[in-house]
Amino acid sequence: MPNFPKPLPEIQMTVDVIIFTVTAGQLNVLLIRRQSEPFAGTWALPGGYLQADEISEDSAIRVLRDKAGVREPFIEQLYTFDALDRDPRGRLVSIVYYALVPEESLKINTRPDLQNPTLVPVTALPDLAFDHADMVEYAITRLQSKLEYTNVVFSLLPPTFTFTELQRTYEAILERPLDKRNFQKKFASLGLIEATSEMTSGDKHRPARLYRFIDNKPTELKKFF
Amino acid sequence: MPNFPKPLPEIQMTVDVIIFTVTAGQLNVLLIRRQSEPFAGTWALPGGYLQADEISEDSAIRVLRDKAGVREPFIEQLYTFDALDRDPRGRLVSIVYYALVPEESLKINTRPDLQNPTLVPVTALPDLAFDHADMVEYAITRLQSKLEYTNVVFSLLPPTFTFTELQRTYEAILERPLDKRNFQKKFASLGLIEATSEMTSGDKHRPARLYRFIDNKPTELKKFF
DNA sequence: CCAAAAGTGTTGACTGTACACCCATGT
DNA sequence: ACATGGGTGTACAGTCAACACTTTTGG
Repeated sequence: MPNFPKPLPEIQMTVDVIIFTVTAGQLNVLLIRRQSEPFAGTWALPGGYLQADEISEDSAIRVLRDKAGVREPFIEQLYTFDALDRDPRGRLVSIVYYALVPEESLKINTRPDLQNPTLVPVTALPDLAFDHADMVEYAITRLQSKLEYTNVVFSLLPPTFTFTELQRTYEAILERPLDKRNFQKKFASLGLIEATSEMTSGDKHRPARLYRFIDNKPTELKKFF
Repeated sequence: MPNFPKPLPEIQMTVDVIIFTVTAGQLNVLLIRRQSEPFAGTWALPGGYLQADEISEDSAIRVLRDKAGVREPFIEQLYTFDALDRDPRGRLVSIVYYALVPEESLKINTRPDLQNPTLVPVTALPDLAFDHADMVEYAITRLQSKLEYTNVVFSLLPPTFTFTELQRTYEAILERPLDKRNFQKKFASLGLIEATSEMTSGDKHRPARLYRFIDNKPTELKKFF
C-alpha cells in the first residue's frame, strides 16, 4: 500500500464494557471506581488492555465474569472509539462492548480491590472518566433501537417472568410508559413467549401468570413498537 | 486493573473501507488487487495501517480520496474485526468503515501502481483476501437496514435525479422490486425531496421530472419500507 | 405508429392506538 | 372492606399492499 508508511507500534488497544441490567424499573450500568491515574477516584466503565492472544469479545466476557460474576451474557460490539485525545497517556483505541444481564444472575463483589463495581441508574450517572459518558450514551441509543426490532429483552429477564415485568423492562429502557392492553396484545401475537403453568404468589394482590421465552436466541423481527 | 497484564505492543491496527456505489441498477463495491504477500494477486478491500496521529475515520477518508477520488463522502464505522487468525502475518485488528458515493463523483484510476481499483457488482464478487468477504456481507446487511429508516440514499445520488433513479437505487440495494405508485406516494409524503423545475430530455421516452433532496444531512426516520 | 418510460388513485386488509372496568389476593 | 396490581375487548384512524391505464417523447 504505497501511501501508507509501515506499521507503527505506538497504538495500544483496550476493551471497555457497558453492562446493563434492569432493577426496580430502572436501567442501570455497572461502573467501577478508578484506583490509578489518570482519573483516579473517578467512576468509569470496567475494561482492560486487549491481549495479543485474545479476541476483544472474549476480553469483554472476561471483564463481565470478573466484575459482575456473569457467565453467559448477551454481548455485542458497540463501536470502536479512537479520538486522539481520549486518553491523556497517549494513543489508546478502545473497542467497546455492551452486555445485557438479568438482575438475579449478577454477583457483584464491591470490594475496593476490585474497584468497587457498582450499579448506577442511567438517569443518575456521575461524571465518567475518559470518553466513557459518550460510550454509555451511544449504548443506550443502540439498546433502545435494538429492543424495537429484536427479542434481546430476554437477556435482561429471569427464566420466567410476568407480563408486567416484561413491560416494565421495556419502559425502563425506552423511557416512556406503554399501554398495558396493547403491549400484551402485541407481545402475545409475536409468538416469542409462552405461558407456563406457574403463577406468582405471596404478593398482596392477584397472582400473575408466569411466562417464558420459547427460544433464548437473538432473533430479528419485522417491527416491534 | 488487577487482572490485566500490562499493555502489549504486538497488536497492530489497520483500517479497511467498503466503498459502495450504484451503477446501472447494480450495487458495486470498490476492490483493489493486492500486490504483495499475503494474498498477492487476490482482490481485497482498500485500506492501510492506522497511523499514531490519525483517527481511523480520517484514515478511511484518505483511502477514499486516494483510491476513488472522492472528497466528501458519507462514511460510517461498520465494525472492528479482530479474529486471531484473520491475517497470517500476526495479530492485526481492522477497523472497518463503509462509504456511500454517487457514481458521477467517482474518479477511479485503475493504474496498476495504485492496485487497479475496480468496481465490482456485489452479486458477482470474486474470492477476497483475509476476512474481507465477511466485511462486505456485513456491510450490505447494514446498508439495507439503514436504507429503511434513514435518508442515507441521498449519498448515492447526484444532486438532482428522477423518481425512477431513486427507486432503482433502493431496488439495487434491497434486491427486490418496489411498486412504483406506492414508492412515489411514500417518498412524496416523507417531505425529504422537492421537485425542481427541470426535466430530463433527450431520452427516447417521455421526460421525467428532476427532484432534489431538501437537506443533505443524515436523518433518522420513523419507518420507511 | 410504435416503443419506452412517466405519471397518477382507489380499495381492502392490516396494524396501531386510545380507552375503562372487573378480578383475585393479602391485610 | 380496602388496596394493589392482574387481566381483558372494542372502535376508530392510519398505513400498507395490490393493482392498470393514459401520457409524452424519440425514432
